[in-house]
Amino acid sequence: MAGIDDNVAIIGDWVPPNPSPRSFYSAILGDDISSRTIPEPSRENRIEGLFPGSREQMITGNTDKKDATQTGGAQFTELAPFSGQKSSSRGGLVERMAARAGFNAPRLNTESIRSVDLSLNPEIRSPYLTIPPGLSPTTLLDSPVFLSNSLAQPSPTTGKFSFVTNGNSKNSTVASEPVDKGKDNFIEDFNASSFAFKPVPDSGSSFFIGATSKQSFPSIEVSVHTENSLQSHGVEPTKVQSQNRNTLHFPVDFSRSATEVDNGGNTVMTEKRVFDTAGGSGEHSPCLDEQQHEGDQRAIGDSVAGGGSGTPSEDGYNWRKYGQKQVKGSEYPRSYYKCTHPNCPVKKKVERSHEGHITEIIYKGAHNHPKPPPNRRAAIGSSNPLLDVQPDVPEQTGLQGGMDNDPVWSSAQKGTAAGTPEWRHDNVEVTSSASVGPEFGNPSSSMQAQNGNNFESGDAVDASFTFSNDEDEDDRATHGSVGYDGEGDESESKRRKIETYPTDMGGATRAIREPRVVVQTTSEVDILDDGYRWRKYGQKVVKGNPNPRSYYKCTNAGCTVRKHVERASHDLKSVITTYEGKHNHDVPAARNSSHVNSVASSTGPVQAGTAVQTHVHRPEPSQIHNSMTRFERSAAYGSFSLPGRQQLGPAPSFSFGMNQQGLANLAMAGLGPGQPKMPVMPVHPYLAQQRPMNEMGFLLPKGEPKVEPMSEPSLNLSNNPSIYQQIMSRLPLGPQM
DNA sequence: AGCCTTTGACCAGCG
DNA sequence: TCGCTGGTCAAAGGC
Repeated sequence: MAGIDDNVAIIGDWVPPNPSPRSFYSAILGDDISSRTIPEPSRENRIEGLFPGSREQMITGNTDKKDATQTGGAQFTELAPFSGQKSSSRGGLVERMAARAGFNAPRLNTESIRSVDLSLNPEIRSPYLTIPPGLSPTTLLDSPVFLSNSLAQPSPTTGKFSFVTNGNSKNSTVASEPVDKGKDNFIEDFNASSFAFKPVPDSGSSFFIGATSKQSFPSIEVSVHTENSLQSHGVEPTKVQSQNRNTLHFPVDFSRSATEVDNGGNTVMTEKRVFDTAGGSGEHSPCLDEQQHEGDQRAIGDSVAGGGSGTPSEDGYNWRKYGQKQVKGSEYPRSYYKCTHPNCPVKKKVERSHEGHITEIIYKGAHNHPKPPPNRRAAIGSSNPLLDVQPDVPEQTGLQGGMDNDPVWSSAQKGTAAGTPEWRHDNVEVTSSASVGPEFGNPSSSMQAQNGNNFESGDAVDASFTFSNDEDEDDRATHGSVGYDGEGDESESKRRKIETYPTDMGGATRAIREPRVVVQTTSEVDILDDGYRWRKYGQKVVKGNPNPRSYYKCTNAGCTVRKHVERASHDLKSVITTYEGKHNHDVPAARNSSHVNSVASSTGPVQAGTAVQTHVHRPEPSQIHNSMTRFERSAAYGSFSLPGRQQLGPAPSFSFGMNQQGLANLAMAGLGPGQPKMPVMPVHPYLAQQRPMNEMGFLLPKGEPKVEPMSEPSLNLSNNPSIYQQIMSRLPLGPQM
């Protein structure tokens, strides 16, 4: 779930650092909002509106909310209690925000709100005003009317007019009256008028920020729909209840989000933002409409989904567009993005109108990494560090999901639709996706990872955050920062350091540097067909070599390995392949896997000495998986002959794997009796100081461990079941390379 | 040098 | 088997 901080960041580029409605809302929603763990109701509950309790409870809550609405005017004069819980420890976010931004964000009293909730349910200890990731009231308020420099239109958000109670609006609890005041007086106006949270009986988990204008300003009903289909993370239903009871309403329902967990427990988050410019009062002028249109673009495109026309990274992550399609039923083309983080399986689909307005964003998967530091990701344009926190929708799904998550967003869409009947309105739609993933129980892990201004420790820093497999040292380091309570810049700085070390760190830190192995072979075929699947992402002619260099990434979702291949300038038959990265997956099964080690796959790697196979370079994924991370790929596969390719001649017989499994296979399955050819045993780099191959060598980049294939006479590779132990016993401990 | 976007082609699932 | 569709790939070029 994205907090206010995130959303603040979104609009930071165009909002001056002076008191503004944004700050106002930040103050309103405060720390607690951003930090609250979103309860994880069952699917059923979600469908029922995310209220764990009975409908009666919901109704009751609504009634109370109505009461709150009636008295909301005074209640909103201070929100201190709302964020007081955090403030008590080390100062609330508001204070920090104020300190950083150089202004004091007004605080509003939400005590009444909480009181209401408490009265409803003693178990409720906080309002839990929850904002879905990627979409928060702040974001929602990031409409054109919030532009401090263009606050010409009277609106509840601009402060051009104050709020008045709108008793006619079912959802709206805030109305406005034409009091033309400057935005600086917005808070005053706001305080003077009634503004209260009000539940939306039929909105399920949605919460609204409502404000209804009785004048020309179009009714803006901001619906932040949080479809928290979270089921397995110990979320307290009461929190859900309280969360959803806190409803803000604004006259235009321009936001809605939903999250769905697919059958596999994965999360697909979708968020639809409906800019109901046609609804509400229906009195909006074209001018305003236009303004809002622009606002939509910013609020959604830039902030939530990061779907800027060119850079979908506004959500704090870096994305690579890998496709675009005109989808049937969609007016606009759909773009496909992948998170560029090496280990991150997250993808997103963005539908963007011809004008560049994002109409829909659907996230798939969960980021298994912290949000890249601001200096490494496309900035939104904000120079205010306070604003450099952005909604992070996918992270909501938690880090634990990691690569195991394989959400199917198609199901998500369906699920979302099912769970959020209102997720699509008849009105003009500007939708974006945001989601609350199954990991919502520990949202802090993601939020803190992404945000230095994060969410208090009370947000349940996910101490248990781990990866199922042994990640790279660097990953560990990076991930280690996930749970940190980004109290200060120091931590942020540390995190940035960690994340940038691969390029500029050396010395001791080199031990955790991504391994880089240069391989030269005279056979392009073999080196290219190393068993792994690669995606070419670029090609360049590098200086000193007229032959183009091709860049490849391992297509495995969790694989960090990249390589570039180029022909040696002096010998066109020689292909120099440079691998960079590590060991987190098996060699994928060959598409034409007739030669794949079926024996090993069926019997497992422990069939050492008994499994006889003739092709060992493509072990089945079912075999050892990510179990020996200390083994570098060079050690894992190093080189060995490929019997199936002997016809190519002895020289090129080579397969280069990225994990240790190759070693296991080589030793256990691939070299059984009957193996026609004695393979060259892959060796760990630190052992590789022996006989290089004749026509294939490992070129060692300067200062990097040399990796050379070798034939180890002392190792009986053919059928010694203990070969693995032999090798392992000779491997140095600790980080490799 | 590395990564990105663009865009047509390809692939798999489905009816 | 075919066509449709959504998703992905990958060459080429740009930043």
